[in-house]
Amino acid sequence: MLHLKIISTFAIDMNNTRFATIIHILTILAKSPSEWLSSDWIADSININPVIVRKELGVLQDQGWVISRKGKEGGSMLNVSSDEITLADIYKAVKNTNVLGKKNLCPNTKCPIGKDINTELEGLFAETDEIVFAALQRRTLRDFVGQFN
Amino acid sequence: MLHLKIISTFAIDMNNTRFATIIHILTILAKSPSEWLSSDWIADSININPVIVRKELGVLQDQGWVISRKGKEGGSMLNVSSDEITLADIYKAVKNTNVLGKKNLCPNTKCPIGKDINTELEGLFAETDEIVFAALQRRTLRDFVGQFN
DNA sequence: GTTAATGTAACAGATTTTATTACATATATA
DNA sequence: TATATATGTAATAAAATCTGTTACATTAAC
Repeated sequence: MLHLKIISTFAIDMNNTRFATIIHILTILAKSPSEWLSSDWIADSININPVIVRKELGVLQDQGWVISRKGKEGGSMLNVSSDEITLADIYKAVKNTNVLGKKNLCPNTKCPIGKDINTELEGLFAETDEIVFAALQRRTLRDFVGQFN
Repeated sequence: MLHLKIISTFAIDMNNTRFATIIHILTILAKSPSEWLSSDWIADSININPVIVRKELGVLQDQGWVISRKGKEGGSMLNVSSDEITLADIYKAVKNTNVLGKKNLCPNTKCPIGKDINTELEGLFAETDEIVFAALQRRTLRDFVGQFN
Protein backbone atom coordinates (compact mmCIF):
# COMPACT_ATOMS: atom_id res chain seq x y z
CA MET A 1 0.00 0.00 0.00
CA LEU A 2 2.68 2.41 1.05
CA HIS A 3 4.89 0.98 -1.65
CA LEU A 4 2.26 1.47 -4.32
CA LYS A 5 1.86 5.02 -3.20
CA ILE A 6 5.56 5.67 -3.55
CA ILE A 7 5.70 4.17 -7.01
CA SER A 8 2.87 6.32 -8.25
CA THR A 9 4.39 9.48 -6.82
CA PHE A 10 7.77 8.63 -8.19
CA ALA A 11 7.93 7.55 -11.79
CA ILE A 12 11.14 6.37 -13.37
CA ASP A 13 12.98 5.71 -16.58
CA MET A 14 12.80 6.38 -20.25
CA ASN A 15 9.39 7.83 -20.25
CA ASN A 16 8.50 8.17 -23.84
CA THR A 17 7.30 6.10 -26.74
CA ARG A 18 9.78 7.23 -29.38
CA PHE A 19 11.63 3.94 -29.78
CA ALA A 20 8.32 2.10 -30.02
CA THR A 21 6.98 4.65 -32.49
CA ILE A 22 9.98 4.66 -34.74
CA ILE A 23 10.37 0.88 -34.89
CA HIS A 24 6.66 0.63 -35.61
CA ILE A 25 7.08 3.03 -38.52
CA LEU A 26 10.10 1.14 -39.83
CA THR A 27 8.30 -2.18 -39.52
CA ILE A 28 5.39 -0.93 -41.56
CA LEU A 29 7.71 0.46 -44.21
CA ALA A 30 9.71 -2.78 -44.30
CA LYS A 31 6.55 -4.83 -44.77
CA SER A 32 5.61 -2.84 -47.87
CA PRO A 33 8.87 -2.15 -49.67
CA SER A 34 8.68 0.00 -52.79
CA GLU A 35 5.32 1.43 -51.81
CA TRP A 36 4.76 5.06 -50.97
CA LEU A 37 2.94 4.97 -47.65
CA SER A 38 1.39 8.16 -46.35
CA SER A 39 1.97 9.52 -42.87
CA ASP A 40 -1.78 9.41 -42.32
CA TRP A 41 -1.90 5.72 -43.08
CA ILE A 42 1.06 4.98 -40.80
CA ALA A 43 -0.37 7.19 -38.06
CA ASP A 44 -3.59 5.25 -38.22
CA SER A 45 -1.80 1.98 -37.55
CA ILE A 46 0.05 3.38 -34.57
CA ASN A 47 -2.92 5.42 -33.49
CA ILE A 48 -1.02 8.64 -33.07
CA ASN A 49 -1.12 12.03 -34.72
CA PRO A 50 0.23 12.16 -38.30
CA VAL A 51 2.41 15.14 -37.45
CA ILE A 52 4.33 13.02 -34.99
CA VAL A 53 4.85 10.44 -37.69
CA ARG A 54 6.13 13.05 -40.11
CA LYS A 55 8.57 14.35 -37.52
CA GLU A 56 9.91 10.88 -36.88
CA LEU A 57 10.09 10.23 -40.61
CA GLY A 58 12.31 13.31 -40.73
CA VAL A 59 14.67 11.65 -38.26
CA LEU A 60 14.68 8.50 -40.37
CA GLN A 61 15.45 10.54 -43.46
CA ASP A 62 18.39 12.17 -41.68
CA GLN A 63 19.71 8.66 -41.09
CA GLY A 64 19.34 7.88 -44.78
CA TRP A 65 16.97 5.03 -44.05
CA VAL A 66 13.83 6.51 -45.57
CA ILE A 67 12.94 8.62 -48.55
CA SER A 68 9.79 10.65 -48.73
CA ARG A 69 8.03 12.31 -51.57
CA LYS A 70 5.70 15.25 -51.37
CA GLY A 71 2.51 15.81 -53.29
CA LYS A 72 -0.22 13.62 -54.60
CA GLU A 73 0.76 9.95 -54.64
CA GLY A 74 3.55 10.91 -52.27
CA GLY A 75 4.56 9.14 -49.07
CA SER A 76 7.55 7.37 -47.61
CA MET A 77 9.43 4.15 -48.19
CA LEU A 78 12.59 2.44 -46.97
CA ASN A 79 15.74 3.52 -48.75
CA VAL A 80 17.97 0.69 -47.49
CA SER A 81 17.57 -3.00 -46.89
CA SER A 82 16.11 -3.84 -43.50
CA ASP A 83 19.17 -5.89 -42.63
CA GLU A 84 21.33 -2.79 -42.84
CA ILE A 85 19.59 -1.20 -39.87
CA THR A 86 20.41 -2.58 -36.45
CA LEU A 87 18.29 -2.00 -33.40
CA ALA A 88 21.29 -0.20 -31.93
CA ASP A 89 21.16 2.25 -34.83
CA ILE A 90 17.49 2.81 -34.17
CA TYR A 91 18.04 3.30 -30.47
CA LYS A 92 20.86 5.76 -31.06
CA ALA A 93 18.76 7.74 -33.49
CA VAL A 94 16.18 8.26 -30.82
CA LYS A 95 18.09 8.46 -27.57
CA ASN A 96 19.66 11.48 -25.96
CA THR A 97 20.13 10.69 -22.30
CA ASN A 98 21.67 7.72 -20.54
CA VAL A 99 20.01 4.39 -19.77
CA LEU A 100 20.47 5.04 -16.07
CA GLY A 101 18.99 8.51 -16.31
CA LYS A 102 20.27 11.94 -15.64
CA LYS A 103 23.13 12.90 -13.41
CA ASN A 104 22.46 15.27 -10.59
CA LEU A 105 22.58 18.84 -11.81
CA CYS A 106 24.80 20.52 -9.25
CA PRO A 107 26.07 18.40 -6.37
CA ASN A 108 27.90 20.20 -3.58
CA THR A 109 31.55 20.42 -4.52
CA LYS A 110 32.53 20.95 -0.89
CA CYS A 111 31.44 17.39 -0.09
CA PRO A 112 34.03 14.71 -0.94
CA ILE A 113 31.31 12.54 -2.46
CA GLY A 114 29.44 15.36 -4.18
CA LYS A 115 32.70 16.63 -5.64
CA ASP A 116 33.39 13.41 -7.57
CA ILE A 117 30.01 11.78 -7.97
CA ASN A 118 29.34 13.00 -11.49
CA THR A 119 32.69 11.78 -12.75
CA GLU A 120 32.00 8.32 -11.40
CA LEU A 121 28.44 8.32 -12.67
CA GLU A 122 29.63 9.43 -16.06
CA GLY A 123 31.75 6.29 -16.38
CA LEU A 124 29.06 3.97 -15.12
CA PHE A 125 26.40 5.53 -17.32
CA ALA A 126 28.58 5.37 -20.43
CA GLU A 127 29.45 1.72 -19.82
CA THR A 128 25.82 0.80 -19.29
CA ASP A 129 24.83 2.52 -22.52
CA GLU A 130 27.55 0.61 -24.34
CA ILE A 131 26.23 -2.70 -23.08
CA VAL A 132 22.80 -1.90 -24.46
CA PHE A 133 24.25 -0.79 -27.78
CA ALA A 134 26.30 -3.98 -28.07
CA ALA A 135 23.27 -6.17 -27.47
CA LEU A 136 21.05 -4.26 -29.88
CA GLN A 137 23.81 -4.23 -32.46
CA ARG A 138 23.32 -7.95 -32.95
CA ARG A 139 19.74 -7.55 -34.10
CA THR A 140 18.53 -5.99 -37.28
CA LEU A 141 15.26 -4.47 -38.35
CA ARG A 142 14.88 -7.50 -40.62
CA ASP A 143 15.03 -9.83 -37.60
CA PHE A 144 12.41 -7.78 -35.84
CA VAL A 145 10.12 -7.56 -38.85
CA GLY A 146 10.47 -11.28 -39.44
CA GLN A 147 8.52 -11.89 -36.25
CA PHE A 148 5.36 -10.57 -37.89
CA ASN A 149 3.27 -12.67 -40.26
CA MET B 1 20.76 23.16 -37.37
CA LEU B 2 17.61 21.35 -38.31
CA HIS B 3 18.88 18.34 -36.42
CA LEU B 4 19.50 20.34 -33.27
CA LYS B 5 16.00 21.71 -33.50
CA ILE B 6 14.52 18.25 -33.63
CA ILE B 7 16.54 17.05 -30.69
CA SER B 8 15.45 19.94 -28.54
CA THR B 9 11.80 19.45 -29.41
CA PHE B 10 12.05 15.75 -28.88
CA ALA B 11 13.80 14.63 -25.74
CA ILE B 12 14.40 10.98 -25.03
CA ASP B 13 15.16 8.42 -22.39
CA MET B 14 15.16 7.93 -18.69
CA ASN B 15 14.51 11.47 -17.77
CA ASN B 16 15.06 11.60 -14.11
CA THR B 17 17.81 11.69 -11.57
CA ARG B 18 16.56 8.97 -9.23
CA PHE B 19 19.31 6.44 -9.89
CA ALA B 20 21.91 9.18 -9.46
CA THR B 21 20.22 10.41 -6.30
CA ILE B 22 19.85 7.04 -4.67
CA ILE B 23 23.38 5.86 -5.41
CA HIS B 24 24.64 9.18 -4.10
CA ILE B 25 22.74 8.61 -0.87
CA LEU B 26 24.03 5.06 -0.56
CA THR B 27 27.59 6.16 -1.26
CA ILE B 28 27.44 8.74 1.50
CA LEU B 29 25.98 6.22 3.93
CA ALA B 30 28.59 3.64 2.95
CA LYS B 31 31.41 6.10 3.52
CA SER B 32 30.27 6.71 7.10
CA PRO B 33 29.09 3.34 8.38
CA SER B 34 27.59 3.26 11.85
CA GLU B 35 26.91 6.97 11.85
CA TRP B 36 23.43 8.43 11.92
CA LEU B 37 23.40 10.90 9.05
CA SER B 38 20.52 13.32 8.77
CA SER B 39 18.51 13.83 5.61
CA ASP B 40 19.44 17.50 5.73
CA TRP B 41 23.13 16.69 5.70
CA ILE B 42 22.74 14.24 2.81
CA ALA B 43 20.53 16.67 0.92
CA ASP B 44 23.20 19.32 1.23
CA SER B 45 25.77 17.09 -0.42
CA ILE B 46 23.49 16.29 -3.34
CA ASN B 47 22.10 19.79 -3.39
CA ILE B 48 18.48 18.73 -3.44
CA ASN B 49 15.54 19.14 -1.11
CA PRO B 50 15.69 17.07 2.10
CA VAL B 51 12.15 15.81 1.52
CA ILE B 52 13.29 14.12 -1.66
CA VAL B 53 16.08 12.47 0.30
CA ARG B 54 13.66 11.25 2.95
CA LYS B 55 11.38 9.80 0.27
CA GLU B 56 14.27 7.93 -1.30
CA LEU B 57 15.46 6.78 2.11
CA GLY B 58 12.01 5.26 2.48
CA VAL B 59 12.60 3.22 -0.67
CA LEU B 60 15.97 2.10 0.68
CA GLN B 61 14.33 1.09 3.95
CA ASP B 62 11.75 -0.98 2.05
CA GLN B 63 14.68 -2.83 0.50
CA GLY B 64 16.13 -3.47 3.94
CA TRP B 65 19.32 -1.62 3.05
CA VAL B 66 18.93 1.31 5.41
CA ILE B 67 17.63 1.93 8.87
CA SER B 68 16.48 5.30 10.03
CA ARG B 69 15.78 6.66 13.46
CA LYS B 70 13.51 9.52 14.30
CA GLY B 71 14.04 12.20 16.87
CA LYS B 72 17.01 14.10 18.15
CA GLU B 73 20.29 12.40 17.23
CA GLY B 74 18.33 10.48 14.63
CA GLY B 75 19.25 9.89 11.02
CA SER B 76 19.97 7.01 8.68
CA MET B 77 22.69 4.42 8.20
CA LEU B 78 23.36 1.35 6.10
CA ASN B 79 21.85 -1.83 7.47
CA VAL B 80 23.79 -4.26 5.27
CA SER B 81 27.32 -4.50 3.97
CA SER B 82 27.91 -2.52 0.81
CA ASP B 83 28.98 -5.66 -1.02
CA GLU B 84 25.53 -7.14 -0.53
CA ILE B 85 23.95 -4.48 -2.72
CA THR B 86 24.51 -4.78 -6.46
CA LEU B 87 23.97 -1.95 -8.87
CA ALA B 88 21.27 -4.12 -10.43
CA ASP B 89 19.44 -4.14 -7.11
CA ILE B 90 19.68 -0.36 -6.97
CA TYR B 91 18.46 0.04 -10.51
CA LYS B 92 15.53 -2.29 -9.93
CA ALA B 93 14.55 -0.41 -6.79
CA VAL B 94 14.24 2.76 -8.78
CA LYS B 95 13.05 1.72 -12.20
CA ASN B 96 9.51 1.25 -13.36
CA THR B 97 9.54 1.39 -17.12
CA ASN B 98 11.71 -0.35 -19.69
CA VAL B 99 15.15 0.71 -20.88
CA LEU B 100 13.77 1.23 -24.37
CA GLY B 101 10.87 3.30 -23.11
CA LYS B 102 7.15 2.93 -23.19
CA LYS B 103 5.15 0.88 -25.60
CA ASN B 104 2.52 2.62 -27.65
CA LEU B 105 -0.67 2.88 -25.70
CA CYS B 106 -3.27 1.70 -28.19
CA PRO B 107 -2.10 0.67 -31.63
CA ASN B 108 -4.74 -0.08 -34.22
CA THR B 109 -5.70 -3.73 -33.89
CA LYS B 110 -7.08 -3.78 -37.41
CA CYS B 111 -3.58 -3.31 -38.78
CA PRO B 112 -1.49 -6.51 -39.00
CA ILE B 113 1.52 -4.69 -37.56
CA GLY B 114 -0.40 -2.68 -34.96
CA LYS B 115 -2.13 -5.85 -33.82
CA ASP B 116 1.09 -7.60 -32.81
CA ILE B 117 3.55 -4.78 -32.22
CA ASN B 118 3.18 -4.65 -28.48
CA THR B 119 3.74 -8.38 -28.09
CA GLU B 120 6.97 -8.13 -30.05
CA LEU B 121 8.07 -5.00 -28.24
CA GLU B 122 7.32 -6.64 -24.93
CA GLY B 123 9.83 -9.39 -25.68
CA LEU B 124 12.49 -7.03 -26.96
CA PHE B 125 12.05 -4.64 -24.06
CA ALA B 126 12.23 -7.42 -21.47
CA GLU B 127 15.38 -8.88 -23.01
CA THR B 128 17.04 -5.47 -23.11
CA ASP B 129 16.23 -4.87 -19.48
CA GLU B 130 17.70 -8.25 -18.60
CA ILE B 131 20.97 -7.39 -20.31
CA VAL B 132 21.26 -4.26 -18.22
CA PHE B 133 20.42 -6.16 -15.04
CA ALA B 134 23.03 -8.83 -15.82
CA ALA B 135 25.74 -6.23 -16.34
CA LEU B 136 24.86 -4.26 -13.23
CA GLN B 137 24.61 -7.46 -11.23
CA ARG B 138 28.35 -7.88 -11.47
CA ARG B 139 29.03 -4.62 -9.65
CA THR B 140 28.35 -3.87 -6.04
CA LEU B 141 27.87 -0.69 -4.12
CA ARG B 142 31.24 -1.45 -2.52
CA ASP B 143 32.93 -1.39 -5.94
CA PHE B 144 31.31 1.91 -6.71
CA VAL B 145 32.16 3.48 -3.37
CA GLY B 146 35.72 2.24 -3.66
CA GLN B 147 36.26 4.67 -6.50
CA PHE B 148 36.05 7.60 -4.09
CA ASN B 149 38.98 8.64 -1.88
C1' DG C 1 9.53 20.41 28.17
C1' DT C 2 12.72 21.54 24.51
C1' DT C 3 15.18 20.46 20.62
C1' DA C 4 15.87 18.09 16.52
C1' DA C 5 15.12 14.43 13.68
C1' DT C 6 11.96 11.41 10.40
C1' DG C 7 7.44 10.52 7.75
C1' DT C 8 4.28 12.00 4.74
C1' DA C 9 0.45 14.67 2.70
C1' DA C 10 -0.62 18.31 -0.23
C1' DC C 11 0.36 21.30 -3.45
C1' DA C 12 3.17 24.20 -6.64
C1' DG C 13 6.40 24.80 -10.30
C1' DA C 14 9.24 23.13 -13.93
C1' DT C 15 10.15 20.17 -17.50
C1' DT C 16 9.09 16.79 -20.81
C1' DT C 17 6.06 14.44 -23.84
C1' DT C 18 2.35 14.20 -26.96
C1' DA C 19 -1.38 16.20 -29.61
C1' DT C 20 -3.30 19.64 -32.55
C1' DT C 21 -3.96 23.48 -35.73
C1' DA C 22 -2.51 25.89 -39.51
C1' DC C 23 -0.47 26.59 -43.59
C1' DA C 24 3.46 26.87 -47.02
C1' DT C 25 5.36 23.85 -50.36
C1' DA C 26 5.48 20.15 -53.65
C1' DT C 27 3.74 16.98 -57.24
C1' DA C 28 0.78 13.62 -59.84
C1' DT C 29 -2.86 13.67 -62.79
C1' DA C 30 -7.27 15.01 -64.93
C1' DT D 1 -3.08 24.69 -65.60
C1' DA D 2 -6.21 23.76 -61.91
C1' DT D 3 -7.18 20.45 -58.44
C1' DA D 4 -6.38 17.10 -55.13
C1' DT D 5 -3.39 15.28 -51.90
C1' DA D 6 0.91 14.62 -49.96
C1' DT D 7 5.01 16.32 -46.95
C1' DG D 8 7.49 19.87 -43.82
C1' DT D 9 7.40 22.52 -40.05
C1' DA D 10 6.16 26.34 -36.87
C1' DA D 11 3.44 27.45 -33.12
C1' DT D 12 0.83 26.35 -29.56
C1' DA D 13 -1.97 23.60 -26.38
C1' DA D 14 -2.72 19.84 -23.40
C1' DA D 15 -1.24 16.05 -20.71
C1' DA D 16 1.95 13.66 -18.07
C1' DT D 17 5.96 13.42 -15.30
C1' DC D 18 9.49 15.10 -12.27
C1' DT D 19 11.21 18.03 -8.69
C1' DG D 20 10.73 21.31 -5.09
C1' DT D 21 8.38 23.25 -1.16
C1' DT D 22 5.47 24.01 2.84
C1' DA D 23 3.42 22.26 6.66
C1' DC D 24 2.90 19.51 10.36
C1' DA D 25 2.28 15.07 12.97
C1' DT D 26 5.25 11.82 15.14
C1' DT D 27 9.26 10.32 17.55
C1' DA D 28 13.19 10.33 20.66
C1' DA D 29 17.42 12.25 23.16
C1' DC D 30 18.65 15.33 26.48
